[in-house]
Amino acid sequence: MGRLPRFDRRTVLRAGLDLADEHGLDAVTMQAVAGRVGVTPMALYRQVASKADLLDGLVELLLTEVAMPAAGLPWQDRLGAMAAGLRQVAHRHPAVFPLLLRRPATTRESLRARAAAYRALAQAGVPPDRIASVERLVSTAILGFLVSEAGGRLAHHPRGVLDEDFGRLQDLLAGFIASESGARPG
Amino acid sequence: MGRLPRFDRRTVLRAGLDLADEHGLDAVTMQAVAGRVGVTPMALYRQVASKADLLDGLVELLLTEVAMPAAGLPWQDRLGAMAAGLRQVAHRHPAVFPLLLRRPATTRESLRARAAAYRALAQAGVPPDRIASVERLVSTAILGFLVSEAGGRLAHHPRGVLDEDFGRLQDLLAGFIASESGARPG
DNA sequence: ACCTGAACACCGTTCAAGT
DNA sequence: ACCTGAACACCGTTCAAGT
Repeated sequence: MGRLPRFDRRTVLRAGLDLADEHGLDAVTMQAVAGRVGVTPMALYRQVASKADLLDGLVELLLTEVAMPAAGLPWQDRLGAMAAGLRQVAHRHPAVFPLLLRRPATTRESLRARAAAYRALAQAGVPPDRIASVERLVSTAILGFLVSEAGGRLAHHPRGVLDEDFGRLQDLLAGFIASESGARPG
Repeated sequence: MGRLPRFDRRTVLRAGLDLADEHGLDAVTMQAVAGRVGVTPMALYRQVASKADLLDGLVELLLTEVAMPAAGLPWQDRLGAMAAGLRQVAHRHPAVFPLLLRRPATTRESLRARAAAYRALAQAGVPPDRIASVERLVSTAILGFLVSEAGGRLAHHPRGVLDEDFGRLQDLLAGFIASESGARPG
């Protein structure tokens, strides 16, 4: 007869994310995650296909935490809110955040975030055939900064300096988006 | 009596880099590196303090490969050459390149590259008290793009698309540097 | 001084067995 | 159907021993 499972995939991912937050990515082992869940390591394989699948799941979990901006706001505020939300997630989960750069941006949650960015860029007046390129450049620059900050490359700088840097980066990108909007050569 | 060592740190790092290039970062194990060098794993510990030290050494090795631009060139060409050189290294060593974002930019080779960027920015007319901030923003955006490209987030796009994106990013950053040069508010 | 052999405490993953 | 126990082939690292 079928028994009810005692835990689901979400429970496994939450346990892994908690471990990463508290003790770093190296602490996310199948044995340690299983210990948190309260089962043997082998039981995890019913919920995750492999360790790599578990790590992919952590990235998805991070993306679900990025707050989506209210639909009625002007596009500047929407993009600003997404950037701020992404930065909060980076600060909350610095060990896992760098993995965002290592996975193709084609997962469910990636697509959701990207679709929201596309809508904001369209509203900003970026021509349809330029939206994808502009989004790649903007998201790449933002992620590059946040991963540098979370991953340690900029960790020796005081917080105020990083706040100001991030503000300047956002200003630069806002100017770029404006320059891609409206009339263009050709 | 003292014997002559049969291999040095550089030999260990080269073996590790070759393994990473051919089979990915996960293939860089102490046993595999030792196998390439032709010794037992334990012999490596005379040249590297730990596995983490070995990985740090790989990052340093990558940075030594970045071609330094000729000193006489205009600043635009110098920064362009550094960006192109960095991208070539990223293409040659995609498995190791993402580690660049995870180490504080304070190692010997990091400082050498940064000093060259500082000189170019000074020549561009960026005020001394703005040079460090401008360099952080520019290097962060470039590294973010290159790690995305090397690490797989953008790997599903054709090469031509990525070439064009990279060109646009460079143009944007050149404009940013120009805007930070010469007269500024205050 | 330099390298090895044996060993330790892990790690991800499999498979057959239990309920 | 779901979980466990035992096992396998690894992994980084130590320590004492060999030359």
